[in-house]
Amino acid sequence: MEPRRQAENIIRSSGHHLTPQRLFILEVLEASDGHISAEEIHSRVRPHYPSLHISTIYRTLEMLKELGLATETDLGDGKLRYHLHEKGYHHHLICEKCGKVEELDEAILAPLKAALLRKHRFRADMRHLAIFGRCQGCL
Amino acid sequence: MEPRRQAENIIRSSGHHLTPQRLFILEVLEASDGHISAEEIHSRVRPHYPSLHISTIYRTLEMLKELGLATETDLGDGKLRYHLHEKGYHHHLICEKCGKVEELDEAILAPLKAALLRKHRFRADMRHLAIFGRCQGCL
DNA sequence: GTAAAGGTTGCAAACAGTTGCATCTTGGAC
DNA sequence: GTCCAAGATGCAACTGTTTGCAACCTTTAC
Repeated sequence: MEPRRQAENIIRSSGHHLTPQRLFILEVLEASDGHISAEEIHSRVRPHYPSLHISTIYRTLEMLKELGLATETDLGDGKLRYHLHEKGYHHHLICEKCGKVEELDEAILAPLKAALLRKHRFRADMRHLAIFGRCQGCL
Repeated sequence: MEPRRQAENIIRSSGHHLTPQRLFILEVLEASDGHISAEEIHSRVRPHYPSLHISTIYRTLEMLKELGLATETDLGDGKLRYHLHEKGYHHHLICEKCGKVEELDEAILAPLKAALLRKHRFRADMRHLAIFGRCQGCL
């Protein structure tokens, strides 16, 4: 089933309003393949909805984060990126030298999550982890 | 030996100038016990050096990061914190609900670092890791 | 349908942090 | 000590993001 429909239900049933602005933002998020910034969302929505303010986008993204529908990632270039995570979580390895971004499967973090829970009784919510360092070519 | 002296030598020998501004900033960083924001550094330096501009503080912190002398941490409250890390690295567990910050020893990350190097040939530089989630009381 | 309650929007202003640039300072060579 | 090149500073302008607030819209109850 369409993930946007799912998202709409979750927004409604959590007591939030389903506004046209939010529908446009969800549409852009769903249509975008990768990670998209607030400003990119804005420029894609503007043709269809010129008065939609960038602060509404930030507030919608904040709400989607809180509902567990979207993930925020800091790729280290000064702006945050967002994506709906219908397709499961993943993480990023970012090379501090050449800027290359590699995707990282969630599984590799499982032992760390388990250790944090066992030793610190802390349930880590690692949906947006960015790990900086040096890639193979820049070691 | 005093860590500030060490830092001064590293700054000099890396081709950077040792300016009074930088000495004041180092002094504040050394005197501060925990994690301090750029604005806090500014207000502590201002009495002694009113013209020292906040952008100089940001640029000094950037240099200290690059030289491996200071660490930047995002504790999730909208401003970045800094500390000299003469005392070894450590990380943070931050509760998304109550905001509690717990320190985390570096050792717990060793298996993850090893796995990243082995499977991705990526040398992770995890000096500033903040892990968000729920603490024991807020599970 | 209408009304009320509460959530949401657009706007402007604020905030943390960064950047371009002219001026000044530091460290090194002499 | 003087001179010079490279680096650093202060300032103002800018970027990305957040926030306070009045006006507005969505939802639920009737």
